[in-house]
Amino acid sequence: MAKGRVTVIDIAQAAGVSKSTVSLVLQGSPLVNEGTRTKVNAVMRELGYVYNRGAANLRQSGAKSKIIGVVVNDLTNGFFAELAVGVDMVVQSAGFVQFLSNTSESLDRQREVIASMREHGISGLILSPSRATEASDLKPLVAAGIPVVVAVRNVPGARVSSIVSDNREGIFAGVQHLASLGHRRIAFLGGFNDTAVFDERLDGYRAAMANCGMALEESLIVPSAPSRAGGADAIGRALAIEEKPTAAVCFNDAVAFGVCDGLRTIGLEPGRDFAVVGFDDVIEAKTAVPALTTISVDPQGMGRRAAQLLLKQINAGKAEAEAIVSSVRLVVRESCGSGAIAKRQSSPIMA
Amino acid sequence: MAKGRVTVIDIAQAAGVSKSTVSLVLQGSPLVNEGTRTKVNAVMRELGYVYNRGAANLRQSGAKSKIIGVVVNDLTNGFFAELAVGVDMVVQSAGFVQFLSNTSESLDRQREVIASMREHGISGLILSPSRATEASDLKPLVAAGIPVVVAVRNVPGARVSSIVSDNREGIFAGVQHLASLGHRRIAFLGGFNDTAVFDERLDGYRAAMANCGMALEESLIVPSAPSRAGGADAIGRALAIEEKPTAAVCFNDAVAFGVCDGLRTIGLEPGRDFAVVGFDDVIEAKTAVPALTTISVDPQGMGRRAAQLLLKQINAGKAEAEAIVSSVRLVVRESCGSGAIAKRQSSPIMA
DNA sequence: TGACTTAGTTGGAACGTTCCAATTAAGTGC
DNA sequence: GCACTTAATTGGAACGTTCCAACTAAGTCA
Repeated sequence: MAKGRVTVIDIAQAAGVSKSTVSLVLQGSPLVNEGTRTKVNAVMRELGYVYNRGAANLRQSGAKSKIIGVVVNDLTNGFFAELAVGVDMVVQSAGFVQFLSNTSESLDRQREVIASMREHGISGLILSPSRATEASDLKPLVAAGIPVVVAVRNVPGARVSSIVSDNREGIFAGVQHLASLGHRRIAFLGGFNDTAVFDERLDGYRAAMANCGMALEESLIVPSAPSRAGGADAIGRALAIEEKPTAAVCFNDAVAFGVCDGLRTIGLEPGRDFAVVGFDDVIEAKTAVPALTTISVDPQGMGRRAAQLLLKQINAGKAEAEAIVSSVRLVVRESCGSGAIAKRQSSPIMA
Repeated sequence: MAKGRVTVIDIAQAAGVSKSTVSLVLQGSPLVNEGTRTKVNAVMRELGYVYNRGAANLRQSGAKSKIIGVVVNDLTNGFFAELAVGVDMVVQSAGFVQFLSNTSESLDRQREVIASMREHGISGLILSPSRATEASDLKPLVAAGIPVVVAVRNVPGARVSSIVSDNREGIFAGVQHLASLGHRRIAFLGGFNDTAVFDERLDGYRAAMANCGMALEESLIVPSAPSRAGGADAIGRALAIEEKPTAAVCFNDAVAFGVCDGLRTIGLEPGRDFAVVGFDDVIEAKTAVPALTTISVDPQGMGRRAAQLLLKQINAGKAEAEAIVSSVRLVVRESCGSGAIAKRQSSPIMA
């Protein structure tokens, strides 16, 4: 048993057929006699045969390796872990395996792992690009005809498919929720104003303010680092203006938490004295005090859809670039006050 | 450019050498002339050559595929995501890539993905086994000489390496901490009593109780499902006995949270009226109210060590089974009361 | 009977590498 | 000038599979 690998030739010999026939059995071809098939299968089990996929897709060159690559920028972030799980689910049931690598936002690492995956012959790639990824980074892949789906963040200029969450609609819903609670002066806090995601969210803010007939003041828009510290800073600046806001939609949950911190340092209690809406629905959003009202994106679902799209392109043999925006829902908790409303745990939104 | 793959033969032709020489260059052999080497490398870059690792390790059969498999039972759990990241770090810098699959505790899935990975020629496997994994599940792997490292949970009877956290020492430290705060009646709550992990933790409890000269009463040990609901149930039963406990070490953090719930429903405030210690240090432990005093294991470090061990075995060509227990530390927060002590954020423990 | 069809099987070439033994070219010692 | 060493290169076989064209055996039709 321990002598070398069991090959298709060993099976052929033991079953008294040719290697070609064994190969046919392997592929489930209808050309082989039922008797031979069962015989061959029995021998395989008996000898502990392991299919050598490497050899196989050496022959059927370029075709199906049954491997896809998944590269994410931060797997320690629950969001991306969920994304990976979603991908894994559909990929597994399609009989594929996935390479999964983490880049920690490093462009070099990203380049390395993608190169490495190519050497191993991936038939497609799902990429949650690290910051500053450029279209040129993906150029060789698409030139080689390998389908690519970028997720979460877009790569401007790259002719690949993408799936991102509906940033505009999410913030829109957040603002509308605040308006329905009676707020008229609503700020937009946090985020670097030179990113595509920021633009989309700000766009949603503007649209919702207009939609509710509220004044749009530039002083109510205060960018900052998309972090807790940035949020604390932003709320400070927002409350320094003449007509102070009474509520805010935040660039993300981290900013929202920072806003809560900032409010408390000046004696205001978030949820009671000031309403706060986040974005992302990170795990802590549920357990924080007050529990954060936020925009929830379904990362696992995004992963599933990304994988489905990729598999579709792999099977089609042609990668028609396609852009999906993943819908998003408002989750009402306690950070906007109003216990009555907080009772309905969440409300879905049409995309 | 789009016509087929660029092969080593194309390079050879373009550079005016033989394919053997190109191969030598690829492997960084010192046998080739410096001039030829740079020439060949230049041509490779020019033609956009991509190394075909599949073909390579078809030839050097059984040797190094530069792929390792990682299979975890629940990637949505932050603990395992961190573990995977740790593995990825060392695996990446060793020039390997990892297959990563999630089993969601399903034995069937686990079998499938492991089989699939074998077909793709992994040179080693890191497995955080799903419940009820048996030694026989790993038998074929070790028979084929593929190194296996099981992590987090042990697989009894399997002749493979393992890395698990120091369950005994962790609980021991928890009990000792409670004793140092003056508690004399300390319960051990939660966990299914038919698992190896339970036994190890209970063992730590017994040893610590004995060590502190405290009575060991069986009624203070109450198993339950290792979940929040289980914890609530367990504390109820623990407080129904004659001489009630004043503190508890819990099987894990989920149980500990359940214990807090249970305490509150009968009007007791955890951290003030009853001391609670968890195990795992999940993310919520820090943000919960009261913040949970718990035993922290370093999953990323575990992942790194698991990967190092596996690579060592792969390089050695022989898989000497080795058992590592990963040390663990007590993190003191607020769920045992005593603000004075809570000030020192954590205290390391000798393993 | 001979020409066909059909179901099942088969040998050999090919995929892109690596390894081995063989070869060439040039230098070295005497 | 000969036997040697050394440095660099090379052709061909091999790895385990798939694909193709060819083949066999048996049945069908007129």
